[in-house]
Amino acid sequence: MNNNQAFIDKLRTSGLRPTKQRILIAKNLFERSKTFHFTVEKLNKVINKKGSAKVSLATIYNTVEAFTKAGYLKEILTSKSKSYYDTNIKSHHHFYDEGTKELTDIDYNQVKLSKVPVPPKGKKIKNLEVIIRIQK
Amino acid sequence: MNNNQAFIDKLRTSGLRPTKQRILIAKNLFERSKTFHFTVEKLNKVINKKGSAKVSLATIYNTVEAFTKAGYLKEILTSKSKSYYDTNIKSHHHFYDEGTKELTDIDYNQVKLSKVPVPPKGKKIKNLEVIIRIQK
DNA sequence: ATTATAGTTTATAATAATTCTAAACTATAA
DNA sequence: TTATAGTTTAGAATTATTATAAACTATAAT
Ligand SMILES: [Mn+2]
Ligand SMILES: [Mn+2]
Ligand SMILES: [Zn+2]
Ligand SMILES: [Zn+2]
Repeated sequence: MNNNQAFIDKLRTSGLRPTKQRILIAKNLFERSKTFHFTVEKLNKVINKKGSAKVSLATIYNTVEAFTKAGYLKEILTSKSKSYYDTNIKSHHHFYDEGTKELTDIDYNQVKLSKVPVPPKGKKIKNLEVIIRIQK
Repeated sequence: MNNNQAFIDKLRTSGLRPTKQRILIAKNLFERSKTFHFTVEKLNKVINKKGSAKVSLATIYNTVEAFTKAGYLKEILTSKSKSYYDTNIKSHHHFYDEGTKELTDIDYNQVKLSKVPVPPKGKKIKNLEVIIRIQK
């Protein structure tokens, strides 16, 4: 039952030693069948639920940040007050539901940009992902 | 030199009485030749600079919020830590420079979306504006 | 014009997400 | 096995924003 090597590898390549806490965080993030869109608050609740091992909020923040820097998570800027993260690191778009505050993936080729402006001189496009705000 | 009626009207239709402080805020926002992209911190600096009349930060926050609700300002979600606002209330797109943290307008017809996904059942698209992140 | 009242301004406190700190612990290399 | 560099954690600090409440003011009624 110790199939943690993938998580350990992600931690190592993120510059982190594989500790019990970090492996648990990695499991909660990456051992999923579907994309996980989350805030740190939500991840903290998932990890520190009833009876489970406890991981401090500081460690969750630090590990999420390291995974983001290493490219294993993507940050989605959606909300004024909270950071959202995404386990889907491919370039893709999102619906953001203003009512439920939930993100949903839109496949990259579901959006076609037939005209894109040229960036100002000396600047390069780093990222072009569309967030479509929806509501009832 | 008292051509403040436009500001007074904006305040009134935002549900605010035209006070000295609010008129000064409105002047700083709307008496401009070009679009103004700003954070509350920046607006506060502009208004409360050397020797000028003082307006409290709370009043600036409240007035910006009222103008936003009334549709005279638009909020741009760009940054994790600070809210950005825009005096250009037409539907349009932006470059966001990750280095300087400045927004630049992109005219609406400089971006062509030839394919847009259908929103989930029961949901409507509220907004589709593109933010293109740029850097050196 | 005077006054009563509802609305406003302001300093300051509270809140909430995030980051920092430093002491107790632990993975790992020697 | 041990030394050391790295880690975890509770709690403190930070920072943008929002709330509070007392002193002020625009406005409508007299
Ligand atoms: Mn905030
Ligand atoms: Mn923050
Ligand atoms: Zn996604
Ligand atoms: Zn703009």
